[in-house]
Amino acid sequence: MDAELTKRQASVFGYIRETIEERGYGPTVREIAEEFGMSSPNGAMGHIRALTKKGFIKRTANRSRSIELTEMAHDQYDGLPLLGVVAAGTMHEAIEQSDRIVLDDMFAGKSNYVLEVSGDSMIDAQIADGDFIVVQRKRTAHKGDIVVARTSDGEATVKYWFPEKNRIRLQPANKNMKPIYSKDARVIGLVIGVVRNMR
Amino acid sequence: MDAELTKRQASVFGYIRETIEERGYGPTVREIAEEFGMSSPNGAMGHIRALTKKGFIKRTANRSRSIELTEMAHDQYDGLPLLGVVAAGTMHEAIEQSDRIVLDDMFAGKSNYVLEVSGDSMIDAQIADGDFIVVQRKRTAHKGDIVVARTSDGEATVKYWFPEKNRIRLQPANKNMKPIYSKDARVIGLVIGVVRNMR
DNA sequence: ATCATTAGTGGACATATAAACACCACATAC
DNA sequence: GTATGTGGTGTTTATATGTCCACTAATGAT
Repeated sequence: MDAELTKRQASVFGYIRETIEERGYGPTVREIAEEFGMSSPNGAMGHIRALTKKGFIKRTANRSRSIELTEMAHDQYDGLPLLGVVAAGTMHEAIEQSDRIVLDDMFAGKSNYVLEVSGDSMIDAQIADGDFIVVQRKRTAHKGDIVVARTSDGEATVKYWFPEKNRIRLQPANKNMKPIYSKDARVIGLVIGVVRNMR
Repeated sequence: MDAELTKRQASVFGYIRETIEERGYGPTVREIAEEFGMSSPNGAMGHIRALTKKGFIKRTANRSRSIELTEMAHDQYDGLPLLGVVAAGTMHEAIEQSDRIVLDDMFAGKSNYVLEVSGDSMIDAQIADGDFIVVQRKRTAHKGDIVVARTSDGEATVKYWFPEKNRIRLQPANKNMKPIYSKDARVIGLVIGVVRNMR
């Protein structure tokens, strides 16, 4: 399956990949042939067969532009390379070329959404002003979860969720701030991720 | 441009979008017609013309399966919805349906990569153990940048970058830790993002 | 020496697919 | 009531596209 590609096959695969990415739909057999200066579509067909056999592309017979990249092929080119763990050992031993991270997949979820954080109330939980939090819609939470909650006055806020006897304690992660106590605070969602753009 | 779609047109557009996403390549005019029980391809053609005129899709004449989603259409469906700013005002006034965030685009860059952080040395910069940092390859940095650096002994680490007279000070963001001084520390890359998965 | 693999040319053929034209029913605006 | 747009049917034509056959050539392995 995981056979290596020849140089020529790798170029053809690259062209297919780029075409799909840049144009939104893949090439025809003839387009591939033309791109590589072949005078017959059968030249390209050979490569298509090889790439299919080696598991890089999938295809439906007799159907135009039906080339798809397989998951295996996708995994090798999508997202950002995960090179290793830092601050514990040398980079050299940490480097593993194989793994890749697709951030959008990481937080995939049909009804998830993103909020921009304003203020420093969760700074000790490593959530800073300007950070984006990924929220999963949910109406319940466990003690100690970081949630987006709405208090009685309609305010929405990010805090630790601590139910107490007759009230809810919304605990900031900031020594200089005091908890908010509320009788009818409600969970809007659970914070499942944090993203910070420092550029 | 931004004309509203009729219900019928919206379903057709949805079918086109799903087909491209799930199958990797788009439908033909006939496939659209068949999907909606039309007995003639021209029924679908009408919708294709309408969607094109309204700016939802692009297409190349005489070319099979050449439907692409326009950027406008993409923006409406890609990524996670950015619902607003939290902890400053009510959610209600903050909600803006329009914006969307595509995390992978946020850190797009040909040679960027990701490292997993081990340890708490940057905790006061809101970078925690287990976080992923997005790194941009770079051999220089400004004073105070957060960088991935390699010291003389080959160790790679994340720290603040402070060049001094005859040495480099690699400053942790942790009161309990002392800076590392090194004469030949080198910048490997600049930290341009942080991602935390709390699931 | 011979065989398998890779990488083609050249041509023929079938069919998948788009496009054009004519025409209809039914809304809604004005 | 007359235009305008939606949402179709049905048919025809042209071409874009996939597939297959026969044959050539170079390369490396057995």
